[in-house]
Amino acid sequence: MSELKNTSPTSPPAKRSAKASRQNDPCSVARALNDVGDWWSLLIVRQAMYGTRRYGDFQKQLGIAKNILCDRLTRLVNNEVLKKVDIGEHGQRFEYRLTEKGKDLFPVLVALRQWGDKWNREDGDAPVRLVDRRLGLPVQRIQVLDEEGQPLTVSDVLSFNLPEIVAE
Amino acid sequence: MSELKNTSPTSPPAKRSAKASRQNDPCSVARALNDVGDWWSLLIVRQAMYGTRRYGDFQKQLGIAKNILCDRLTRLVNNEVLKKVDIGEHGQRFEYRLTEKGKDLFPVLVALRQWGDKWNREDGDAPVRLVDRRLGLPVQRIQVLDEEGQPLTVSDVLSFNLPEIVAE
DNA sequence: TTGGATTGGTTGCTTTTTGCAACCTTTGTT
DNA sequence: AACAAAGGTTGCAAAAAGCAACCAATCCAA
Repeated sequence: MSELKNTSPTSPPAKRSAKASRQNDPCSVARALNDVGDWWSLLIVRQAMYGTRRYGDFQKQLGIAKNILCDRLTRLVNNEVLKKVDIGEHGQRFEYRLTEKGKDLFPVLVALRQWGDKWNREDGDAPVRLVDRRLGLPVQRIQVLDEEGQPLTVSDVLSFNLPEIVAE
Repeated sequence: MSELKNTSPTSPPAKRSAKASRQNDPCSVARALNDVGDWWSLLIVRQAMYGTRRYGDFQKQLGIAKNILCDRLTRLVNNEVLKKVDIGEHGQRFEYRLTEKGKDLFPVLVALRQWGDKWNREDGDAPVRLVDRRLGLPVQRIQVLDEEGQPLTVSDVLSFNLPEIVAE
């Protein structure tokens, strides 16, 4: 009953933009960016991880234009990062919740956050410490690990200085 | 997440471009996205990790417009993700190389790649397997770990369904 | 050493995407 | 019933992206 009735007819002329054209990019990084590769989408996901669920709250907390928010929420729902749930008592009133796919972006957000904390720290700012509930201790630094659990750098895995060994 | 409160209008009555106005965002995710939060920037970094260094190669491999490439490379250099090195013999001829800061985006790219592989796999496609050189074995799935090494989900750390319990 | 191809851009112009404000319809409240 | 709030939509102006043409320096081959 609470259908997304307005998706087709009312959405803008539905262009084939660069974003659409990457839909089938063979590289999964490109396909991931197709889902969440713009500024607002990832911030919306971040906000959803903080507990925000309502349109109006996203709008106020992010300071995003309403039409852009609409567009991004719809896109995130279409990409199954969020689901739109009708929580109305006698009609419709919506919530946008993270799906499993959306929750699974957690390591991406943590990696980005840690990178920002390390390289773009504002002078006075202490980095926000993510603390897990069970132990009450900060989470570990996120890393790429080999089979034996040793941390790996890009040079250990990719050919960033050996152009002839290209992974793709 | 202490910035829950002050993420109210993240953009004040924006006079400058959105990007400039996020420079001093208190959230490190936003600041990270300010450096690499657009489509092309992250793909350029990905390509650099594969070994690409030259303007023309980026252009051909990514199919990006030349003026946009110019702009992004300059921005990445300004943000110290890449460095521009003159490798000319009798004049100038440039290479764009990852800085330490740029190489340190490796976990972000791996997290994105694994997410894309898990959730957006094209039917026939096997995911690209990142293999470390030393062991010749695939890297582990990237995860957020607690102090004891146990994997954590977003619900273990953030308050995505308990808005009142906001992590400090 | 000359002439053509390559590299690394810049310039103008057109198309898309954003941001902003105003407006509109459906709920929820009193 | 009257009014406020939620959740959008619409129209318009400004910014960013894409595209093609052009350009100056450098390298390469004869």
